[in-house]
Amino acid sequence: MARKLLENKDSCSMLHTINIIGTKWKPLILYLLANKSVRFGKLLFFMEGVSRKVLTDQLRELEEDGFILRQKFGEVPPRVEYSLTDKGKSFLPVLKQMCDWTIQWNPEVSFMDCKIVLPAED
Amino acid sequence: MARKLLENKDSCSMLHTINIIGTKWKPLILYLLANKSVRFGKLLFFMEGVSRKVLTDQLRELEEDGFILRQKFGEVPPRVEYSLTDKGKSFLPVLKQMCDWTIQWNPEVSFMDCKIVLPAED
DNA sequence: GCCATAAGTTACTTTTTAGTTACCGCAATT
DNA sequence: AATTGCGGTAACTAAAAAGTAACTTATGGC
Repeated sequence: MARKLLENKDSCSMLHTINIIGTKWKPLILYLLANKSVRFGKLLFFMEGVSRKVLTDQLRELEEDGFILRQKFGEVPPRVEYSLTDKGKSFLPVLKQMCDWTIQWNPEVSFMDCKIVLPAED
Repeated sequence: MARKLLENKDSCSMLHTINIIGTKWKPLILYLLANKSVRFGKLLFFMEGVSRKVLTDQLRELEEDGFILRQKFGEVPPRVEYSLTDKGKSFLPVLKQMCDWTIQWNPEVSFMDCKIVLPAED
């Protein structure tokens, strides 16, 4: 349950970033939530290969770190929707740049556009 | 030895990025190589907590993926220097943006500047 | 002849991460 | 009255990642 993080006594920004987002599933979760809120079951469906336990754990940590919002509706059967907070949204340009970079360097993924559409600035 | 990657039959750019760079140590290695070539022993020293075995594995994979160059000098005792390829260098702006984001959102790391200095464009 | 040195490799053990199965709550449907 | 659906949780097991300790290689210095 307790996360094991890299030592970071000098508060290195790179290490901090890795500790907070550098996992297998977290970037993908933020990516899937980029444009809309999504239900738990949908995330489970989209993220082929993840177990509900691991998904739950990752969502809890993202919530704890202020990236996502968990909204529970008082219905039966239960409905829970996850969405990005402002902090979560502010991370999207980073993910976008990562995807852009990947498309540039990997012809085999170039046909697929990055799903992240950044909201227009004002 | 064989890496275990996420399924990605639709060639999703996000998944691809995670598969190629989304690990504990790889971003940090690229970060440490940002401005100069570095010897194996130095990397081991800088990366507190990593074992030589894991460092070797990560370096091999980064080399395999074209991010870094391994230069072996014919000396005894041996000297091996690692440096970024063009592909590796092209990933630096992504890491830079990650660090910038982290500094923005985490006051406790704000005093420390990101070590990555991007080469001037022409 | 023996030791030190740098960058590994190998075989083995430990730790960490992830998956599995069973179960819960509760209203609506059958 | 039993069943379905969703979003979990708990206890347990399996798999993956990482750590450890010993060994290697070849030369120069003592």
